[in-house]
Amino acid sequence: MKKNKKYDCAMGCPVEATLDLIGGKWKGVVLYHLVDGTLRFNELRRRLNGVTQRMLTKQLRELEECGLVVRKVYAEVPPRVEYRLSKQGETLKPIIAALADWGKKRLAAAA
Amino acid sequence: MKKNKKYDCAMGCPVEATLDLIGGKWKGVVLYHLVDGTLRFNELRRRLNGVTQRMLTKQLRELEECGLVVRKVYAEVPPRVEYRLSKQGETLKPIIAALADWGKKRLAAAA
DNA sequence: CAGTATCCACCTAGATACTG
DNA sequence: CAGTATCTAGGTGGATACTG
Repeated sequence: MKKNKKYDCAMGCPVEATLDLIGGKWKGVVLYHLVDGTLRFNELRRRLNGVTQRMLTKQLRELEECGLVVRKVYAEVPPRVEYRLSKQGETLKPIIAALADWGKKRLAAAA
Repeated sequence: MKKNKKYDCAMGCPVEATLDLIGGKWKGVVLYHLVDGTLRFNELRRRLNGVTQRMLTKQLRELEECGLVVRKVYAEVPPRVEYRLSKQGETLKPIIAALADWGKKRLAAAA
C-alpha cells in the first residue's frame, strides 16, 4: 500500500502487514465481492455502491500489484476486463469470510 | 471510525464495517497486542514501535468508544491506566489471529 | 505515568471531465 | 466499456511542547 513501507515494528506486527494490504476504504470490499468469482470492471463498480471509477481503478491496480488479484484484458470491442482472485488472493478467503461474518453480527446487534 | 458513516453499500458489505473498526494504521496492531492480555499505556506504546502518544491515545479512545477495548483507570500516584479487550473485543480474537498468521506467512514468503 | 494542546505535511478519496 | 487526467477538500497521522 505505502510505497516505502518498512515493517519495523520490532516485536513483529504481521497484522500490520495484512491490514496494509486489505485496509483502506475499498480493498477489503473488492476482495469480498471477488470471493464469489470473476467480475468485470463495471460489475464490480455496481456492487461497490458509491465508489468512483478513479478509486476503483486505483484499488484494483494496487491489489494487482501486490499479487492478490489478477487482471485479464480481452482484446475485444467493446473492451472487456475481468478481475479475479489470484492464488495468493484465494488464501485470504477464510479471512474475508471471517470479517464479513463478524461484521454481519455486529451490524445486526447494533440494529 | 468515521463520524456519520453510513453502511449503505446496498448489497451489504459487512467487511467494510469491520475494516472500519480495525483498519487505520494502529488499531489492528493494538488489538493484536491486547490479545495476550491487559497492558498499560506505556507497555502498549513500547510494543507499537513508532507510535506517538497522541496517536496511541486517539486509537485507544476510538477502540473504547466502539466497545472493543476497556479502559481502566486506577486512582494512584503515579497514574496507572490499563487496557484490555472487552467482551466484544474478545470475539475478534480469531480474526486477529488469522490476520497475524496470514501476515507471517506472507512476510516469510517475501523474504 | 498517562495523557493534552497545537500545528502541520501528506495522503486519501471524491468530483468532474475527457478518451481509446 | 474501462479507463486517464486534474483539481481539491478533508482527514490521518506525525512532531513537539506542556500538564495533573
